[in-house]
Amino acid sequence: MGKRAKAVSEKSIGRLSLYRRLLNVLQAEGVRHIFSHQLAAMARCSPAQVRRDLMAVGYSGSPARGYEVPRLIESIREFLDAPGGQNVALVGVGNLGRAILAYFKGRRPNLRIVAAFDNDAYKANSVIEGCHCYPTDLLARVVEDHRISLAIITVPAGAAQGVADALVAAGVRGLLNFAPVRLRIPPHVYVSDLDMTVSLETVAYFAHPDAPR
Amino acid sequence: MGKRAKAVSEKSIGRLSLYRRLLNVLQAEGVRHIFSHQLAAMARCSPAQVRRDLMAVGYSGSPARGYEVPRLIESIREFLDAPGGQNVALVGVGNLGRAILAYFKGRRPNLRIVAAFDNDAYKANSVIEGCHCYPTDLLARVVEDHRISLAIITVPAGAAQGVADALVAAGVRGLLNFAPVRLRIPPHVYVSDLDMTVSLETVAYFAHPDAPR
DNA sequence: TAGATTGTTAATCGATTAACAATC
DNA sequence: TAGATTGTTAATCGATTAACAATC
Repeated sequence: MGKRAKAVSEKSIGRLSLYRRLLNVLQAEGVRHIFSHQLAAMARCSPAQVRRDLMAVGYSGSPARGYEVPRLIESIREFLDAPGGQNVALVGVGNLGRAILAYFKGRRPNLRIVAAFDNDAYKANSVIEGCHCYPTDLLARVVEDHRISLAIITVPAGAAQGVADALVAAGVRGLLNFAPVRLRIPPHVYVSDLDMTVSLETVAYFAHPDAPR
Repeated sequence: MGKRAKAVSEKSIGRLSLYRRLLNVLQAEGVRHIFSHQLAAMARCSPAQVRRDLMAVGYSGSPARGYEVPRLIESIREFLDAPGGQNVALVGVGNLGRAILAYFKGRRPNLRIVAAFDNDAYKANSVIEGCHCYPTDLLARVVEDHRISLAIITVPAGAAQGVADALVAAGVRGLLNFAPVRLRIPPHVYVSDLDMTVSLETVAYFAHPDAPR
C-alpha cells in the first residue's frame, strides 16, 4: 500500500491513464525501456511533468536506462486500480447508455459494467451489449448484491438527481454524470460531470476566429 | 463586436454554458431577475465566480434587482455563439457516433451536426439519426460545401490521427476528439480530448476508499 | 438611511515550468 | 571522466477565494 501521493489531481490521473495506454502499445511492440522525454512527447506535456506523475505512483527510473516498461505498467496499475477492480452500474439505457455499454464491453477488466438499469419494462430483464439490465426499482438490491461502487448516469436531466440520490443511498462512492445538471451530492461521493454539449460549446468558442489566443 | 474578454478559461465557458441552460429553464418558469448567489448555488461555485463570468460576457447586474434573465441569456448567447452558428461534422458512425448524433439532434440550433462520415459503404449515403452520412473520401468537399468549422472524431484510436489530418487540411478549426489518442495538430486548431475511459478511471480513483482527500 | 448586492482589489492556493544538483 | 537523464527545489503562472468599497 505505502502512502498514496499527498495530492494527485484529476489531470494527473488522466495523464497516468494515458501513459498506461501508450505503454501497453509500446510493450506489445517489444519496447523495454523508455525515457521521460519520450513519454512527454507522446502525451504532449513536459518531461518534468511525466517524472512527477511517475514519482506519484511510487516508481523511479534510472538515469542510465529510464523507466522499465513492464514494471512501470504494473506500478501504474497498482496505483490506479482498486484491488480486484471496482464494479460499475449504468443507469439509463438510451442511445448514449447503449453506446457506453458497447464502448466499455471487455475493454477495462478492472472497471466492469456489471449491471444496467432502465425504467422501460421492455429493456429491463434483458441483456443489452452483454450487460444485464434491471428495472430501476431493484437498484438498491442489485448494487448491494454485486458490490457496485461506481455508477454512470445517462438518464435525462430531469431524472438525474433522483437517480443520483438512489445510488448514493445504495452506497455508491463515485458517479460519472452525463446529464446536463450539477448534482447535489454528499461530500464523500466523488462526482465527475461530462456534458457533451458543454464540451462541444467549448470547442466552438475557442475554434471561433474571433476567439482570443 | 467589442473586446472579448482577455482571458476566458475552458472552465469559464463550461460554467457559462451551464448558466445559459439554467437560465433558459428559469425563464420558462417566469423568473425575470436572478442574483449571483442564486446562480452560484445552482452551479456549485462562488457568487464571485458567477459575477466574474458574467462580467466577461459584458453584462452587468444591478445591486437592486440582480441580473435580468432574458437579456442575460441574450448576452451569453452573443458571447458563446458565432454569428449564425457553426456547422459540425461527425466522423465515425459507430455506436458512440450514432449516440452523439441522436444526442445533438435538434438540441443546439447553433451547433448543428450537418454531416457524418464513415468508411462503411452501407452507412455512407444514408441518413442516420436525421443526419446525412457520406463516405470519408468526400470529406474535403463536403466540409467545404457545408462550411463546416468543427468536427467530432469518433473513429477507433488507430484511425484518429489520419482523420484529424484530413479535417485540418479541409479547414476545420476545432476538434472534439473521443478517440483515446493525443492528436498532433497545428496550433491554430483547437482540440478537446474527451476519453470516457479516462473519465471513468478518474472517478474510480477518487471514489476508492484509500484515495486521498 | 439601512440592508443587500454589485464590481474591484489583494491574498491564497494549486499546478506547471524552469533551473539545479545528484546519479548512472 | 563525460554525457545524459534522473529527482529536487525555487519561480512562475493562473485561477479561485476572501475582504473591501461602491451602488441601488
